[in-house]
Amino acid sequence: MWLNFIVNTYSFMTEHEKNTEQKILDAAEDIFQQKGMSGARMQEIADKAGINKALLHYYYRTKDKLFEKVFEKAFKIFIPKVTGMMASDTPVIEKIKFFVDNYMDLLIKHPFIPAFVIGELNRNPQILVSLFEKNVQFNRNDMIENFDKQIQTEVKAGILKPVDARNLMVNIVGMCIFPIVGRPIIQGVLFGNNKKDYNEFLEQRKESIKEFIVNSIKA
Amino acid sequence: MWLNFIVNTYSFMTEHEKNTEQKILDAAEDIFQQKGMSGARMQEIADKAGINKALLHYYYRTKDKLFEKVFEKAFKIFIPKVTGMMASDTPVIEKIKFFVDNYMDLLIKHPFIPAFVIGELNRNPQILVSLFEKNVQFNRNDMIENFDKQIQTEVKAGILKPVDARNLMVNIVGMCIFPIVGRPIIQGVLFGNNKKDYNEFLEQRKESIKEFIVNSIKA
DNA sequence: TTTAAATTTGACCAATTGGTTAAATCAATT
DNA sequence: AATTGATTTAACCAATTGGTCAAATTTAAA
Repeated sequence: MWLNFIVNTYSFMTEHEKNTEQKILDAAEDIFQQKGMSGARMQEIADKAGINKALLHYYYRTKDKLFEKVFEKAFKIFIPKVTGMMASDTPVIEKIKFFVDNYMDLLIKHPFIPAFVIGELNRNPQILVSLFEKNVQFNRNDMIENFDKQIQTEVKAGILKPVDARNLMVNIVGMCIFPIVGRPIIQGVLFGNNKKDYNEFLEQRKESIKEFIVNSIKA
Repeated sequence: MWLNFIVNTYSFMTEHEKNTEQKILDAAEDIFQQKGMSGARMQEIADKAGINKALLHYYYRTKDKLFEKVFEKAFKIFIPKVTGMMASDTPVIEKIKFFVDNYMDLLIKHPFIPAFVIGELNRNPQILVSLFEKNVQFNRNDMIENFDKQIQTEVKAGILKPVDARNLMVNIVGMCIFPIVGRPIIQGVLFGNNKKDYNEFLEQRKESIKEFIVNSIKA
Protein backbone atom coordinates (compact mmCIF):
# COMPACT_ATOMS: atom_id res chain seq x y z
CA MET A 1 0.00 0.00 0.00
CA TRP A 2 1.28 3.33 -1.11
CA LEU A 3 1.17 5.02 2.28
CA ASN A 4 4.01 2.97 3.66
CA PHE A 5 6.36 5.87 3.11
CA ILE A 6 4.59 7.61 5.91
CA VAL A 7 3.07 4.97 8.14
CA ASN A 8 4.23 1.66 9.45
CA THR A 9 2.11 -1.43 9.87
CA TYR A 10 -1.63 -1.14 10.24
CA SER A 11 -4.37 -3.55 11.00
CA PHE A 12 -6.28 -2.87 7.79
CA MET A 13 -3.43 -4.33 5.77
CA THR A 14 -4.26 -7.57 4.01
CA GLU A 15 -2.21 -10.64 4.88
CA HIS A 16 -0.75 -10.50 1.41
CA GLU A 17 0.59 -7.00 1.84
CA LYS A 18 2.03 -7.79 5.21
CA ASN A 19 3.88 -10.74 3.77
CA THR A 20 5.49 -8.78 0.97
CA GLU A 21 6.55 -6.01 3.28
CA GLN A 22 7.88 -8.48 5.80
CA LYS A 23 9.71 -10.48 3.15
CA ILE A 24 11.47 -7.29 2.08
CA LEU A 25 12.35 -6.37 5.64
CA ASP A 26 13.69 -9.85 6.39
CA ALA A 27 15.82 -9.86 3.25
CA ALA A 28 17.05 -6.33 3.91
CA GLU A 29 18.05 -7.32 7.44
CA ASP A 30 20.10 -10.22 6.17
CA ILE A 31 21.89 -8.27 3.46
CA PHE A 32 22.47 -5.07 5.40
CA GLN A 33 23.77 -6.87 8.48
CA GLN A 34 26.10 -8.95 6.37
CA LYS A 35 27.39 -6.30 3.98
CA GLY A 36 26.67 -3.00 5.66
CA MET A 37 24.96 0.01 4.16
CA SER A 38 27.52 0.68 1.43
CA GLY A 39 28.09 -2.97 0.57
CA ALA A 40 24.43 -3.90 0.27
CA ARG A 41 22.80 -3.89 -3.17
CA MET A 42 19.13 -3.18 -3.68
CA GLN A 43 19.04 -5.84 -6.40
CA GLU A 44 20.40 -8.44 -3.99
CA ILE A 45 17.79 -7.57 -1.39
CA ALA A 46 15.06 -7.82 -4.03
CA ASP A 47 16.37 -11.19 -5.17
CA LYS A 48 16.50 -12.52 -1.62
CA ALA A 49 12.96 -11.29 -1.03
CA GLY A 50 11.89 -12.95 -4.26
CA ILE A 51 10.49 -9.77 -5.74
CA ASN A 52 11.16 -7.15 -8.34
CA LYS A 53 13.59 -4.39 -7.55
CA ALA A 54 11.02 -1.74 -8.40
CA LEU A 55 8.77 -3.21 -5.74
CA LEU A 56 11.44 -2.46 -3.19
CA HIS A 57 11.26 1.20 -4.07
CA TYR A 58 7.51 1.02 -4.12
CA TYR A 59 7.51 0.03 -0.46
CA TYR A 60 10.57 1.86 0.84
CA ARG A 61 11.28 4.70 -1.60
CA THR A 62 15.05 4.80 -1.12
CA LYS A 63 17.92 2.68 0.08
CA ASP A 64 18.44 5.10 2.95
CA LYS A 65 14.86 4.79 4.17
CA LEU A 66 15.06 0.99 4.07
CA PHE A 67 18.40 1.05 5.83
CA GLU A 68 17.05 3.34 8.50
CA LYS A 69 14.26 0.88 9.32
CA VAL A 70 16.67 -2.06 9.47
CA PHE A 71 19.22 -0.20 11.52
CA GLU A 72 16.73 1.07 14.05
CA LYS A 73 15.45 -2.44 14.66
CA ALA A 74 19.00 -3.76 15.06
CA PHE A 75 19.88 -0.91 17.37
CA LYS A 76 16.93 -1.62 19.64
CA ILE A 77 18.07 -5.23 19.95
CA PHE A 78 21.67 -4.15 20.52
CA ILE A 79 20.83 -1.70 23.29
CA PRO A 80 19.48 -4.04 25.95
CA LYS A 81 16.24 -3.17 27.67
CA VAL A 82 17.30 -2.99 31.26
CA THR A 83 15.22 -0.14 32.59
CA GLY A 84 12.77 -2.38 34.39
CA MET A 85 15.41 -4.56 35.90
CA MET A 86 17.54 -1.62 37.01
CA ALA A 87 14.62 0.02 38.76
CA SER A 88 14.07 -2.94 41.06
CA ASP A 89 15.78 -3.19 44.43
CA THR A 90 17.58 -6.43 43.64
CA PRO A 91 21.20 -6.45 44.86
CA VAL A 92 23.80 -5.23 42.32
CA ILE A 93 25.40 -8.64 41.88
CA GLU A 94 22.04 -10.26 41.14
CA LYS A 95 21.29 -7.56 38.58
CA ILE A 96 24.61 -8.15 36.89
CA LYS A 97 24.14 -11.91 36.77
CA PHE A 98 20.70 -11.46 35.30
CA PHE A 99 22.02 -9.03 32.71
CA VAL A 100 24.96 -11.18 31.60
CA ASP A 101 22.78 -14.24 31.11
CA ASN A 102 20.14 -12.40 29.14
CA TYR A 103 22.46 -10.22 27.08
CA MET A 104 24.70 -13.12 26.12
CA ASP A 105 21.66 -15.13 25.04
CA LEU A 106 20.49 -12.18 23.00
CA LEU A 107 23.86 -11.73 21.31
CA ILE A 108 24.21 -15.44 20.56
CA LYS A 109 20.77 -15.30 18.95
CA HIS A 110 21.67 -12.22 16.87
CA PRO A 111 25.39 -12.61 16.26
CA PHE A 112 25.67 -10.17 13.35
CA ILE A 113 23.95 -7.25 14.98
CA PRO A 114 26.78 -5.93 17.19
CA ALA A 115 29.39 -5.67 14.43
CA PHE A 116 26.74 -4.19 12.16
CA VAL A 117 25.61 -1.53 14.61
CA ILE A 118 29.13 -0.72 15.76
CA GLY A 119 30.43 -0.48 12.20
CA GLU A 120 27.69 1.77 10.93
CA LEU A 121 27.87 4.01 14.01
CA ASN A 122 31.60 4.43 13.61
CA ARG A 123 31.18 5.35 9.95
CA ASN A 124 28.37 7.75 10.72
CA PRO A 125 27.84 8.64 14.39
CA GLN A 126 25.22 11.13 13.22
CA ILE A 127 22.68 8.28 13.10
CA LEU A 128 22.62 8.32 16.90
CA VAL A 129 21.23 11.83 17.09
CA SER A 130 17.92 10.98 15.45
CA LEU A 131 17.71 7.72 17.40
CA PHE A 132 18.22 9.52 20.68
CA GLU A 133 15.46 11.95 19.83
CA LYS A 134 13.08 9.27 18.61
CA ASN A 135 13.40 6.87 21.55
CA VAL A 136 12.56 8.88 24.61
CA GLN A 137 13.38 5.83 26.68
CA PHE A 138 16.97 6.91 26.28
CA ASN A 139 16.66 9.12 29.26
CA ARG A 140 19.08 6.66 30.69
CA ASN A 141 20.71 9.34 32.79
CA ASP A 142 18.39 8.65 35.69
CA MET A 143 18.82 4.91 35.36
CA ILE A 144 22.60 5.19 35.33
CA GLU A 145 22.62 7.58 38.26
CA ASN A 146 20.37 5.28 40.26
CA PHE A 147 22.55 2.30 39.47
CA ASP A 148 25.58 4.26 40.59
CA LYS A 149 23.83 5.23 43.81
CA GLN A 150 22.89 1.64 44.52
CA ILE A 151 26.48 0.56 43.96
CA GLN A 152 27.83 3.20 46.30
CA THR A 153 25.26 2.20 48.90
CA GLU A 154 26.38 -1.42 48.71
CA VAL A 155 29.99 -0.27 48.84
CA LYS A 156 29.32 1.59 52.05
CA ALA A 157 27.40 -1.42 53.35
CA GLY A 158 30.51 -3.49 52.84
CA ILE A 159 28.90 -5.68 50.18
CA LEU A 160 31.05 -4.47 47.30
CA LYS A 161 34.58 -3.23 46.88
CA PRO A 162 34.77 0.41 45.71
CA VAL A 163 33.68 0.39 42.05
CA ASP A 164 32.98 3.05 39.46
CA ALA A 165 29.62 2.40 37.82
CA ARG A 166 30.56 3.48 34.33
CA ASN A 167 33.77 1.48 34.21
CA LEU A 168 31.91 -1.52 35.53
CA MET A 169 29.22 -1.22 32.88
CA VAL A 170 31.76 -0.91 30.08
CA ASN A 171 33.61 -3.92 31.47
CA ILE A 172 30.53 -6.08 31.56
CA VAL A 173 29.23 -5.18 28.13
CA GLY A 174 32.72 -5.39 26.65
CA MET A 175 33.25 -8.91 27.95
CA CYS A 176 29.89 -9.96 26.52
CA ILE A 177 30.23 -8.32 23.12
CA PHE A 178 33.85 -8.95 22.24
CA PRO A 179 33.57 -12.73 21.78
CA ILE A 180 30.70 -12.02 19.36
CA VAL A 181 32.17 -9.26 17.21
CA GLY A 182 35.68 -10.71 17.42
CA ARG A 183 34.51 -14.21 16.64
CA PRO A 184 36.47 -14.68 13.38
CA ILE A 185 39.73 -13.72 15.06
CA ILE A 186 39.23 -15.44 18.40
CA GLN A 187 37.84 -18.58 16.86
CA GLY A 188 40.79 -18.64 14.49
CA VAL A 189 43.54 -17.88 16.98
CA LEU A 190 42.29 -19.57 20.14
CA PHE A 191 40.12 -22.36 18.76
CA GLY A 192 41.77 -23.49 15.52
CA ASN A 193 38.66 -22.29 13.72
CA ASN A 194 36.55 -25.02 15.28
CA LYS A 195 33.01 -23.70 15.10
CA LYS A 196 31.51 -26.21 17.50
CA ASP A 197 34.18 -25.59 20.13
CA TYR A 198 33.55 -21.91 19.85
CA ASN A 199 29.81 -22.28 20.31
CA GLU A 200 30.48 -24.22 23.50
CA PHE A 201 32.93 -21.54 24.54
CA LEU A 202 30.24 -18.90 24.12
CA GLU A 203 27.75 -20.86 26.20
CA GLN A 204 30.25 -21.53 28.95
CA ARG A 205 31.29 -17.89 28.99
CA LYS A 206 28.10 -16.80 30.70
CA GLU A 207 29.21 -18.52 33.89
CA SER A 208 32.81 -17.49 33.39
CA ILE A 209 31.98 -13.80 33.00
CA LYS A 210 29.69 -13.78 36.02
CA GLU A 211 32.31 -15.45 38.17
CA PHE A 212 34.98 -13.06 36.89
CA ILE A 213 32.90 -10.02 37.76
CA VAL A 214 31.74 -11.25 41.15
CA ASN A 215 35.29 -12.19 42.12
CA SER A 216 36.36 -8.69 41.21
CA ILE A 217 33.75 -6.54 42.90
CA LYS A 218 32.55 -8.58 45.87
CA ALA A 219 33.97 -7.20 49.07
CA MET B 1 58.35 2.54 -10.28
CA TRP B 2 56.38 0.01 -12.20
CA LEU B 3 57.47 -3.04 -10.22
CA ASN B 4 55.52 -2.05 -7.16
CA PHE B 5 52.88 -4.61 -8.01
CA ILE B 6 55.39 -7.25 -7.08
CA VAL B 7 57.79 -5.74 -4.60
CA ASN B 8 57.39 -3.47 -1.67
CA THR B 9 59.72 -0.67 -0.68
CA TYR B 10 63.33 -0.76 -1.74
CA SER B 11 66.33 1.34 -1.01
CA PHE B 12 66.97 2.28 -4.61
CA MET B 13 63.70 4.19 -4.70
CA THR B 14 64.05 7.93 -5.04
CA GLU B 15 62.63 10.12 -2.31
CA HIS B 16 60.05 11.32 -4.79
CA GLU B 17 58.77 7.86 -5.52
CA LYS B 18 58.65 6.99 -1.87
CA ASN B 19 56.62 10.07 -1.18
CA THR B 20 54.04 9.39 -3.85
CA GLU B 21 53.62 5.82 -2.80
CA GLN B 22 53.44 6.80 0.84
CA LYS B 23 50.99 9.59 0.14
CA ILE B 24 48.73 7.06 -1.54
CA LEU B 25 49.04 4.60 1.31
CA ASP B 26 48.33 7.26 3.91
CA ALA B 27 45.27 8.47 2.07
CA ALA B 28 44.05 4.92 1.48
CA GLU B 29 44.42 4.18 5.18
CA ASP B 30 42.29 7.16 6.11
CA ILE B 31 39.55 6.45 3.64
CA PHE B 32 39.41 2.67 4.05
CA GLN B 33 39.41 2.83 7.82
CA GLN B 34 36.66 5.43 7.80
CA LYS B 35 34.40 3.99 5.10
CA GLY B 36 35.40 0.35 4.80
CA MET B 37 36.24 -1.54 1.65
CA SER B 38 32.86 -1.15 -0.03
CA GLY B 39 32.32 2.43 1.06
CA ALA B 40 35.70 3.72 -0.05
CA ARG B 41 36.04 5.36 -3.46
CA MET B 42 39.23 5.26 -5.48
CA GLN B 43 38.60 8.84 -6.60
CA GLU B 44 38.37 9.99 -2.99
CA ILE B 45 41.63 8.29 -2.13
CA ALA B 46 43.28 9.90 -5.14
CA ASP B 47 41.95 13.31 -4.15
CA LYS B 48 43.16 12.94 -0.57
CA ALA B 49 46.57 11.87 -1.85
CA GLY B 50 46.59 14.87 -4.18
CA ILE B 51 47.14 12.80 -7.29
CA ASN B 52 45.41 11.53 -10.36
CA LYS B 53 43.17 8.51 -10.09
CA ALA B 54 45.06 6.73 -12.85
CA LEU B 55 48.20 7.04 -10.78
CA LEU B 56 46.54 5.05 -8.06
CA HIS B 57 46.09 2.16 -10.44
CA TYR B 58 49.61 2.64 -11.70
CA TYR B 59 50.95 1.94 -8.22
CA TYR B 60 48.38 -0.53 -6.89
CA ARG B 61 46.67 -2.03 -9.92
CA THR B 62 43.30 -2.66 -8.27
CA LYS B 63 41.19 -1.53 -5.34
CA ASP B 64 41.49 -5.01 -3.85
CA LYS B 65 45.29 -4.95 -3.94
CA LEU B 66 45.37 -1.53 -2.29
CA PHE B 67 42.86 -2.63 0.30
CA GLU B 68 44.87 -5.75 1.04
CA LYS B 69 47.95 -3.65 1.84
CA VAL B 70 46.00 -1.30 4.07
CA PHE B 71 44.17 -4.08 5.85
CA GLU B 72 47.28 -6.10 6.53
CA LYS B 73 48.97 -3.12 8.12
CA ALA B 74 45.92 -2.42 10.26
CA PHE B 75 45.65 -6.05 11.25
CA LYS B 76 49.25 -6.14 12.41
CA ILE B 77 48.59 -3.15 14.64
CA PHE B 78 45.35 -4.67 15.90
CA ILE B 79 46.90 -7.99 16.83
CA PRO B 80 49.28 -6.93 19.57
CA LYS B 81 52.83 -8.18 19.49
CA VAL B 82 53.15 -10.00 22.77
CA THR B 83 55.33 -12.96 21.90
CA GLY B 84 58.43 -11.54 23.53
CA MET B 85 56.67 -10.46 26.66
CA MET B 86 54.81 -13.75 27.01
CA ALA B 87 58.01 -15.75 26.74
CA SER B 88 59.55 -14.07 29.75
CA ASP B 89 59.14 -15.46 33.25
CA THR B 90 57.44 -12.36 34.61
CA PRO B 91 54.48 -13.17 36.88
CA VAL B 92 51.10 -13.36 35.17
CA ILE B 93 49.72 -10.27 36.85
CA GLU B 94 52.73 -8.21 35.76
CA LYS B 95 52.29 -9.45 32.21
CA ILE B 96 48.65 -8.47 32.22
CA LYS B 97 49.36 -5.01 33.60
CA PHE B 98 52.02 -4.48 30.97
CA PHE B 99 49.68 -5.64 28.24
CA VAL B 100 46.73 -3.48 29.28
CA ASP B 101 48.85 -0.34 29.45
CA ASN B 102 50.46 -0.92 26.08
CA TYR B 103 47.41 -2.15 24.24
CA MET B 104 45.22 0.67 25.50
CA ASP B 105 47.85 3.19 24.41
CA LEU B 106 47.98 1.52 21.01
CA LEU B 107 44.19 1.58 20.60
CA ILE B 108 43.93 5.19 21.73
CA LYS B 109 46.57 6.06 19.13
CA HIS B 110 44.73 4.13 16.37
CA PRO B 111 41.10 4.46 17.34
CA PHE B 112 39.60 3.52 13.96
CA ILE B 113 41.53 0.31 13.44
CA PRO B 114 39.55 -2.05 15.68
CA ALA B 115 36.13 -1.31 14.19
CA PHE B 116 37.69 -1.42 10.73
CA VAL B 117 39.38 -4.78 11.21
CA ILE B 118 36.43 -6.30 13.04
CA GLY B 119 33.97 -5.07 10.44
CA GLU B 120 35.90 -6.31 7.44
CA LEU B 121 36.61 -9.66 9.08
CA ASN B 122 32.95 -10.18 9.85
CA ARG B 123 32.01 -9.37 6.28
CA ASN B 124 34.70 -11.62 4.86
CA PRO B 125 36.41 -13.97 7.36
CA GLN B 126 38.24 -15.47 4.39
CA ILE B 127 40.80 -12.66 4.66
CA LEU B 128 42.17 -14.33 7.77
CA VAL B 129 43.25 -17.44 5.91
CA SER B 130 45.83 -15.68 3.76
CA LEU B 131 46.96 -13.60 6.74
CA PHE B 132 47.49 -16.70 8.85
CA GLU B 133 49.57 -18.27 6.12
CA LYS B 134 51.59 -15.14 5.46
CA ASN B 135 52.53 -14.29 9.02
CA VAL B 136 54.24 -17.34 10.42
CA GLN B 137 54.42 -15.51 13.74
CA PHE B 138 50.85 -16.65 14.20
CA ASN B 139 52.05 -19.90 15.60
CA ARG B 140 50.47 -18.54 18.71
CA ASN B 141 49.45 -21.99 19.83
CA ASP B 142 52.67 -22.45 21.75
CA MET B 143 52.44 -19.01 23.24
CA ILE B 144 48.90 -19.54 24.41
CA GLU B 145 49.70 -22.97 25.81
CA ASN B 146 52.68 -21.59 27.68
CA PHE B 147 50.61 -18.76 29.08
CA ASP B 148 48.01 -21.27 30.21
CA LYS B 149 50.70 -23.40 31.85
CA GLN B 150 52.11 -20.40 33.67
CA ILE B 151 48.66 -19.50 34.93
CA GLN B 152 48.00 -23.00 36.21
CA THR B 153 51.41 -23.02 37.89
CA GLU B 154 50.58 -19.80 39.71
CA VAL B 155 47.16 -21.18 40.58
CA LYS B 156 48.79 -24.21 42.19
CA ALA B 157 51.29 -21.91 43.90
CA GLY B 158 48.36 -20.08 45.48
CA ILE B 159 49.10 -16.83 43.67
CA LEU B 160 45.99 -16.84 41.51
CA LYS B 161 42.44 -18.05 41.85
CA PRO B 162 41.55 -20.82 39.36
CA VAL B 163 41.30 -19.12 35.95
CA ASP B 164 40.80 -20.30 32.40
CA ALA B 165 43.42 -18.73 30.15
CA ARG B 166 41.23 -18.24 27.10
CA ASN B 167 38.35 -16.69 29.01
CA LEU B 168 40.81 -14.43 30.76
CA MET B 169 42.36 -13.31 27.49
CA VAL B 170 38.99 -12.58 25.91
CA ASN B 171 37.98 -10.65 29.04
CA ILE B 172 41.08 -8.50 28.97
CA VAL B 173 41.03 -7.68 25.28
CA GLY B 174 37.28 -7.14 25.36
CA MET B 175 37.53 -4.61 28.16
CA CYS B 176 40.25 -2.77 26.23
CA ILE B 177 38.61 -2.78 22.83
CA PHE B 178 34.97 -2.13 23.65
CA PRO B 179 35.38 1.48 24.82
CA ILE B 180 37.16 2.13 21.50
CA VAL B 181 34.81 0.48 19.02
CA GLY B 182 31.74 1.39 21.06
CA ARG B 183 32.83 4.97 21.53
CA PRO B 184 29.92 6.63 19.70
CA ILE B 185 27.38 4.78 21.83
CA ILE B 186 29.16 4.91 25.16
CA GLN B 187 30.18 8.52 24.77
CA GLY B 188 26.61 9.35 23.86
CA VAL B 189 24.85 7.37 26.56
CA LEU B 190 27.25 7.62 29.49
CA PHE B 191 29.03 10.90 28.80
CA GLY B 192 26.45 13.16 27.17
CA ASN B 193 28.64 13.14 24.06
CA ASN B 194 31.37 15.08 25.82
CA LYS B 195 34.51 14.26 23.86
CA LYS B 196 36.95 15.58 26.42
CA ASP B 197 35.33 13.68 29.27
CA TYR B 198 35.52 10.53 27.20
CA ASN B 199 39.20 10.98 26.46
CA GLU B 200 39.83 11.28 30.18
CA PHE B 201 37.69 8.21 30.74
CA LEU B 202 39.83 6.25 28.28
CA GLU B 203 43.05 7.31 29.99
CA GLN B 204 41.74 6.50 33.44
CA ARG B 205 40.45 3.13 32.25
CA LYS B 206 43.94 1.70 32.08
CA GLU B 207 44.18 1.73 35.85
CA SER B 208 40.55 0.73 36.24
CA ILE B 209 40.88 -2.33 34.03
CA LYS B 210 44.06 -3.47 35.71
CA GLU B 211 42.51 -3.13 39.15
CA PHE B 212 39.38 -4.93 38.00
CA ILE B 213 41.38 -7.87 36.67
CA VAL B 214 43.74 -8.14 39.59
CA ASN B 215 40.84 -8.02 42.05
CA SER B 216 39.24 -10.84 40.16
CA ILE B 217 42.10 -13.29 39.72
CA LYS B 218 44.43 -12.65 42.63
CA ALA B 219 44.13 -15.40 45.19
C1' DT C 1 72.30 16.77 -25.33
C1' DT C 2 70.17 12.55 -26.40
C1' DT C 3 67.87 8.82 -25.07
C1' DA C 4 65.33 5.63 -22.67
C1' DA C 5 62.74 4.45 -18.91
C1' DA C 6 59.69 5.88 -15.17
C1' DT C 7 55.99 8.87 -13.74
C1' DT C 8 51.84 11.60 -14.29
C1' DT C 9 47.81 13.12 -16.60
C1' DG C 10 43.24 13.79 -19.09
C1' DA C 11 40.08 11.51 -21.64
C1' DC C 12 37.63 7.66 -22.00
C1' DC C 13 34.95 3.04 -21.24
C1' DA C 14 32.09 -0.74 -19.75
C1' DA C 15 29.68 -2.30 -15.89
C1' DT C 16 27.12 -1.40 -11.93
C1' DT C 17 24.01 1.16 -9.12
C1' DG C 18 19.98 3.49 -7.13
C1' DG C 19 16.01 4.97 -8.84
C1' DT C 20 11.87 5.97 -12.28
C1' DT C 21 7.95 5.12 -15.28
C1' DA C 22 4.32 3.43 -17.82
C1' DA C 23 1.96 -0.39 -18.51
C1' DA C 24 0.08 -4.77 -16.78
C1' DT C 25 -2.10 -7.50 -13.24
C1' DC C 26 -4.68 -8.34 -9.12
C1' DA C 27 -8.34 -7.63 -5.60
C1' DA C 28 -12.30 -5.69 -3.87
C1' DT C 29 -16.59 -2.90 -4.46
C1' DT C 30 -20.48 -1.64 -6.95
C1' DA D 1 -19.26 -7.30 -15.47
C1' DA D 2 -17.34 -2.91 -14.89
C1' DT D 3 -14.79 0.14 -12.22
C1' DT D 4 -11.44 1.63 -9.16
C1' DG D 5 -7.41 1.57 -6.56
C1' DA D 6 -3.47 -1.18 -4.97
C1' DT D 7 0.33 -4.16 -6.37
C1' DT D 8 3.79 -5.97 -9.48
C1' DT D 9 6.65 -5.98 -13.44
C1' DA D 10 9.82 -5.06 -17.49
C1' DA D 11 12.25 -1.70 -19.54
C1' DC D 12 14.72 2.10 -19.00
C1' DC D 13 17.82 6.10 -17.21
C1' DA D 14 21.34 9.06 -15.31
C1' DA D 15 25.06 8.95 -12.30
C1' DT D 16 28.77 6.62 -10.33
C1' DT D 17 32.44 3.39 -10.22
C1' DG D 18 36.71 0.75 -10.97
C1' DG D 19 39.71 0.52 -14.42
C1' DT D 20 42.35 1.52 -19.09
C1' DC D 21 45.20 3.93 -22.49
C1' DA D 22 47.79 6.83 -25.24
C1' DA D 23 50.04 10.86 -24.87
C1' DA D 24 52.71 14.18 -22.15
C1' DT D 25 56.12 15.12 -18.74
C1' DT D 26 59.79 14.25 -15.65
C1' DT D 27 64.00 11.87 -14.24
C1' DA D 28 68.29 9.79 -14.63
C1' DA D 29 71.82 7.73 -17.22
C1' DA D 30 74.99 7.74 -21.34
